[in-house]
Amino acid sequence: MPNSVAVKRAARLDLDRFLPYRLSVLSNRVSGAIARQYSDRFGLTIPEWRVMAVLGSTPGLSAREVAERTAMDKVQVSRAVDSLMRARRVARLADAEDGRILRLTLTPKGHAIYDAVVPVALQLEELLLSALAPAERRALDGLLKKLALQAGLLGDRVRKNP
Amino acid sequence: MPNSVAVKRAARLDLDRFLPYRLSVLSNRVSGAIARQYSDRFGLTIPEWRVMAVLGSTPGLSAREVAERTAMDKVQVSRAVDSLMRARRVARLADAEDGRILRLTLTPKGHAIYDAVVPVALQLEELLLSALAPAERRALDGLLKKLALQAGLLGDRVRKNP
DNA sequence: GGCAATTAGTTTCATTTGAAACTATATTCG
DNA sequence: CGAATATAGTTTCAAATGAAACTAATTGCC
Repeated sequence: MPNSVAVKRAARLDLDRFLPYRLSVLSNRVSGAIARQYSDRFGLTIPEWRVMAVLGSTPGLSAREVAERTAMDKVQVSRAVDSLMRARRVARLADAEDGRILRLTLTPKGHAIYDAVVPVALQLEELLLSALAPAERRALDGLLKKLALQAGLLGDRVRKNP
Repeated sequence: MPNSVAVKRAARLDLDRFLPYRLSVLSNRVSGAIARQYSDRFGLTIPEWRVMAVLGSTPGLSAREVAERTAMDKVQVSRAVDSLMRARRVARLADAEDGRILRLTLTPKGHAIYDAVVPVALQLEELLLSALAPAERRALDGLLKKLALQAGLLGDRVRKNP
């Protein structure tokens, strides 16, 4: 093979088949549709709703714990809590043991909203999932679990190789 | 049933099992890891990369067509093109037939970057997919197709019921 | 031809976002 | 004890974002 500096054509990249891109478009579409519902019907942003959602099932979390469970950052949580408190949907109380910690709960008003939003959320999810048969739903669940786990590693890997 | 105003407890909502939420967290993690790579290694933002990605496989698109294919909005495309042009990675030329349209292409410099980024992108995707067996990958592909389709309807449905 | 309505793309402006700095409390360790 | 360090949460400031207004060219229609 004389004079061979092989021309390395990049492997073809088709955005429509590129998993990160597909996930992003799908997630944005779904979140967009949901955000519109929450905003139109309940005056809630997605971060606000996420905070309410975790407090609904686990009252008494601190802001940091909320951030942990929702994969939001602490600034986002702080701001969401701020606006929820101004709307009297969330209340907080200093922790008895650690003065830095503020424990968050839904107020009765917040709980009423929570109880109204949950069915809407579940209905939207069901509308999305209605495209899948039960076996497919189970398969999706398993696949997403594996991908979420792997994505965690991926994040670490990237963070550790600067 | 005397005095019965049934207390309707909302169906329980567990964020960790709520599909829209899972998609959002997964997509954000993946996009975050990728964005870091693109930014660190090539000085590209995700919108910039998306524009380059479609132009790499389909040169001569207009900004509107790029927006269509990437699910970005036209403002985002306009800004990404602007910065790519300032970096001499993308060039544009007025369409001969329609004076409003500017046809976009990668410059040689842009193409060189494209050829360097593609393997990195594919490698990241492969790292993510390495958690799945071939049959699982095919299953995922089919499930995402159905969900993407359904999410489209969902968006429409929501838009049409104000 | 020429005026109204569309379409491509950019700019403006107000809002959202995130990184880093900051405040206040808690813990560690010499 | 008390200085150094760590953690919870807030504030600040600069950059990213998106809706709406805007410019410029085109098409439809009388």
